[in-house]
Amino acid sequence: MRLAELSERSGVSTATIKYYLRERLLPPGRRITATQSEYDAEHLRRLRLVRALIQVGRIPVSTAREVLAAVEDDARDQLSRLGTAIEALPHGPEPDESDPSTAVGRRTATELLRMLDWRFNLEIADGFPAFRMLVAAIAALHRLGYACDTAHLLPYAHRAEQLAVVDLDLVEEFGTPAEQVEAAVALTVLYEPVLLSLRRLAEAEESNRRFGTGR
Amino acid sequence: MRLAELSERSGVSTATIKYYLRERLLPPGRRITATQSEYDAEHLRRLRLVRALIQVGRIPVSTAREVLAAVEDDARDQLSRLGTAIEALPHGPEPDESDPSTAVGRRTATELLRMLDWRFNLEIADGFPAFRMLVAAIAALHRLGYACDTAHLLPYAHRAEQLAVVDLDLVEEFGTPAEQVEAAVALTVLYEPVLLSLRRLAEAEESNRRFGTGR
DNA sequence: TTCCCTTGGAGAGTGTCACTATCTAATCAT
DNA sequence: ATGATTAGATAGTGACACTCTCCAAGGGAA
Repeated sequence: MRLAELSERSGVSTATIKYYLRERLLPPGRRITATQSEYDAEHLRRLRLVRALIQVGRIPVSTAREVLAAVEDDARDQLSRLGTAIEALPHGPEPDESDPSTAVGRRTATELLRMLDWRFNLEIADGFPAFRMLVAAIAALHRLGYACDTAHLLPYAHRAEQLAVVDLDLVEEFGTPAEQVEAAVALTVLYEPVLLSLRRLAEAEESNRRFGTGR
Repeated sequence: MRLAELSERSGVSTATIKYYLRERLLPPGRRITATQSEYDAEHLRRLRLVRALIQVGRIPVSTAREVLAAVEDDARDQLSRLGTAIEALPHGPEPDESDPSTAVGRRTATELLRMLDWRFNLEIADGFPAFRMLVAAIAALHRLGYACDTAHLLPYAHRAEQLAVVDLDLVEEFGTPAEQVEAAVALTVLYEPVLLSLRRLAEAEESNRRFGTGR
């Protein structure tokens, strides 16, 4: 399959495919002549993954490159590759350390992890982008005067725990470690919009139940 | 309080505050003279809300304006204002109707809503941005070959339902309808990063439990 | 009163991002 | 032979969220 067909089958313009090749989101095709390359089903698959991560998962191009590089880093084990890939995911602005609310956020987040009995080394939890994202979000809520302590967070954390079990069960259905790592990344990223949209729909439903006029 | 103090207390540069004033994210101050205005605690509060929505909630400036306008539209009732505000939230790319996976996504999403017995008029569910976001996400998973049917989605939907109950309980603690609407929007947006970060941390924890080497 | 600082307001400029367009020379399909 | 296609490189585009510069008017201290 050549460029035009890859474009045809993926629904991505040739200009964009060339851009992804330049950005090393797609490996180059197999060179046939000085001016043509052959692409295979694996390229098509990869292209669809890249598109899904960027368009549905809203991951920046440069981040997608890092994530995919981590997934394919054969020099490391499954857990390390997955960890690096997830840590490369976007996680919003860093907490503003000059703001006292950030200290509150960090204290609350740390306390939450302790209550959940998660194994993170609490001294190095700050090394996890997802942890800093949590700290920044709690800090923002605190700054606005919305109570956001462990009592409010625990229901969220418990649901997150349950979903993680479901997700990992799904991942384990894949045969090879390579497939498992890719599936874990894809499912982590692509279920995020699923989760957010379901929460918004559920809130609409629940609002309607409580405040609606029956229609 | 004048511009410099508002900037000082919020940690937002005067240039950016002026930009928000131009973009009507902040109401103008009370005019003192031809060249000076007075800002009050309500401006500070609003500025912090705007910052949180934009920086933590990752909402575009133009969207934040729409959301806040809807929240403050006194001509309409609570449910309608909240609905309009939530519908204005960013929801990713529209589903690609030329792709057969989108039809699968729409069918799956519709079936899911039916199973959950949510009250959405199924003919007009497509009018909800959150529904189209769900359709696009399921379609992307389907295109990549990841099974994503109602059996996989139900655990997510049930957790979303439970979280919506928690969220609405929190909202109902606020006294006035105006406060309730603002709280509902703020909590909807600002708990999204909380939920996503907790899910990623829970996945890291669960991965470590299953695949970790003990450390 | 003089001098400098701040302000509101408006417009232009900046840096990032994800493409998108243009161009060239080589090569392929007919 | 000739028109289309390709790899590769460079430049351009439009959206976005600021950020800078300028101006005239006003205020505060010496």
